[in-house]
Amino acid sequence: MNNKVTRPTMDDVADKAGVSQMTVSRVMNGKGYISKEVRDRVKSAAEEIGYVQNRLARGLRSEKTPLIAVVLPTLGNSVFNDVLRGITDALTDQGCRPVFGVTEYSLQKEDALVRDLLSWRPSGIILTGLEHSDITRKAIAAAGVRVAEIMDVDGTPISVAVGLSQTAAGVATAKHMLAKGHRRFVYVGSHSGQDLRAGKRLEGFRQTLREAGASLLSQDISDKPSSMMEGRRMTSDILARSVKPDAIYYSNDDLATGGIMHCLSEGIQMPDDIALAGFNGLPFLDALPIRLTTIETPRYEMGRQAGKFISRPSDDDSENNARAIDLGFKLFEGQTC
Amino acid sequence: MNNKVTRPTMDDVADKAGVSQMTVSRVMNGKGYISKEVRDRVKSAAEEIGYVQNRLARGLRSEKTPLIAVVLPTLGNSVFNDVLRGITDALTDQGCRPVFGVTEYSLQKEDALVRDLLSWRPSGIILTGLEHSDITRKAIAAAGVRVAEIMDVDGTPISVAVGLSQTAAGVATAKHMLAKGHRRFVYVGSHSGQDLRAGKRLEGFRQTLREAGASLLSQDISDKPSSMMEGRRMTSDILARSVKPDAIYYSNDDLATGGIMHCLSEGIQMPDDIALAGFNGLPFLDALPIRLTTIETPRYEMGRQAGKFISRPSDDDSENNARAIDLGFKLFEGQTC
DNA sequence: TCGGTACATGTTTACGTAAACATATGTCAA
DNA sequence: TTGACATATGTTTACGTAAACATGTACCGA
Repeated sequence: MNNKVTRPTMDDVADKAGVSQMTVSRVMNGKGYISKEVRDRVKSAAEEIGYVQNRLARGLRSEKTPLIAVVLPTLGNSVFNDVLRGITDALTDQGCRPVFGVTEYSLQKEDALVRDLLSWRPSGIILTGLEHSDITRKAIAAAGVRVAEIMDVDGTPISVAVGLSQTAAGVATAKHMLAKGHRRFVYVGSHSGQDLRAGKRLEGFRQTLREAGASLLSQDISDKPSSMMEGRRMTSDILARSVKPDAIYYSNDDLATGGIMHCLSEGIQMPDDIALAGFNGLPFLDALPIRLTTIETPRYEMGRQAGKFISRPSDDDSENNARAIDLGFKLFEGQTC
Repeated sequence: MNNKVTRPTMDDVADKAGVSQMTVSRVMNGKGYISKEVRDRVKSAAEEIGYVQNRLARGLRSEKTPLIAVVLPTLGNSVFNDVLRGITDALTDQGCRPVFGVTEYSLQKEDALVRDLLSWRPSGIILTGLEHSDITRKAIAAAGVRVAEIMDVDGTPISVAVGLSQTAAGVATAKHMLAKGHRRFVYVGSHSGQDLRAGKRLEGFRQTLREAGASLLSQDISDKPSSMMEGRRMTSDILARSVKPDAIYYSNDDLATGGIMHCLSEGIQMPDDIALAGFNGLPFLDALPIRLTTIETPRYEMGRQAGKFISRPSDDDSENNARAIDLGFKLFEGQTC
């Protein structure tokens, strides 16, 4: 078995076409003047010997790659599937390719991941959230890459942030629940509270309760990833306590759906016995027997706009001033609150 | 604004540490002999000047990268979110990074995508399905990269396939529905029928109906991506026809859930008025008011095993013989059939 | 004492490409 | 007729790294 794979280079194509390597380069990249005759000859020579460009060499020489680094906290939530889809769609339009990694909501892992991704010399990087360590900030500054931050706008963007106000989402949820007459709340979260966006929502939520004189009985935060099962289990625990809330605020729809499942199976009435609210507005909520009150977020659009910004042609620096693009959210009033 | 970003190289680190560039390379890669004293000096020098390796140069020189190309048909279905998560988890363990692209179920786009991904000189490539054009096959063979194919095992793998028998899944669904007494079927698909795995399920399904003398009244295939909304709309159309089926086989759970929604809202009894079956066994089905009969697939595990195979150490060629790993599936009998 | 070997570091070179610069020829306005 | 400029191609070089080869010291057994 022949193990050494020698792939054809521009030199091979050049030999075949009877031109110089540089001419092949020009044909491949459509740069500079090339006669039609030579162009055709080179192209068919390349085709014939199965030439595939070497992006490593290209990137090294030109000090430029069509790569965009993408840092996501997890793939375990369809939220980031939508975001990644938006990013991918936008990048594809610009001929860029995403290279991604997940941090599992750890700022420390983010440091290592960012450094690793930057070693590919991407032309841009998309980060999740606005909170990053100094290490990450310095590494990005030193790399001189474009930056976009997604999901959140509460804070100071490095360059451009595309997201929504997580705090405002928490406030809006609290106001809605308070308006419905609920006074005794429990918060349910996951990921050991490492999800900083969820933390901001909780903060806005708490602040609003405090101002209204309502009480947050407890904050139940699982050390597991969020899932319907976990939400169901936690809800069951909470409702088994002697001191019961009249409303539960979940950090996302998966957990909240678990809550709905528990209530349905136990014959607990929503919102009379217990009110529930989630966050995200995932499509599958449409199919549940009872509509969850939640916050609809522009997940795909956040990804798409961040991808569009980060991969725009390099001469277009019309928008390089730091700023936040707030895509907003919409409170959906369901039947659970 | 200083636009030229000159990033430190191994030479810079070498100068700072008073050693040669090659010594820096040895320290960074932990190869060869290095005294503890020099190692520490180099590491702190690198730290101090913020050195980040250049993987383009490294890959070019060593003719080897830790990249794995991943070709998926879409990100618009949470199925591939699970698959990608499995792949990512496995690759992360091996220090590899996925570079992915989507084909939108087009073999032609696959050709272009594979060529583009191969230009990054990945050490392996994960493809979806077993059907590929000769162009793609040749390109992969010429590149000499490892290959894994996922989702399907009905056919001849290039090297290793990790999946399930799509045909058998179609057969199993048909048998179950026939056993429940249904005789007049309609099939509902999406993506203009470009999803070849869905096509194989349909083929197994059809064949089984034929053998049983049952009839497939029609195959309704949307030209849109699959979604609950589309499934609902199509179901509504089908049930408005004069010739009605007594059972509908959907190409996936999203479409089937749309069917459930339509029936629930119209007061159509499942499975008495109409029986429904889906495919995938997505988690949100657990929360629906009526349990969908479907096929549970090992999505994460397919990704993980393919990732594990493709990124295993290069000297481990213990399993380089072409073969298929059938992870199987499980028919879940819900309340819709 | 000699030679082999583990240890430790340096020098030269090549990976495949594109930027920078060089060299023509042809065309067209002054 | 000149020279400015568009067109068309070639030559040299550098991008940052690691493989290959070279050099030198220390130690250990024969």
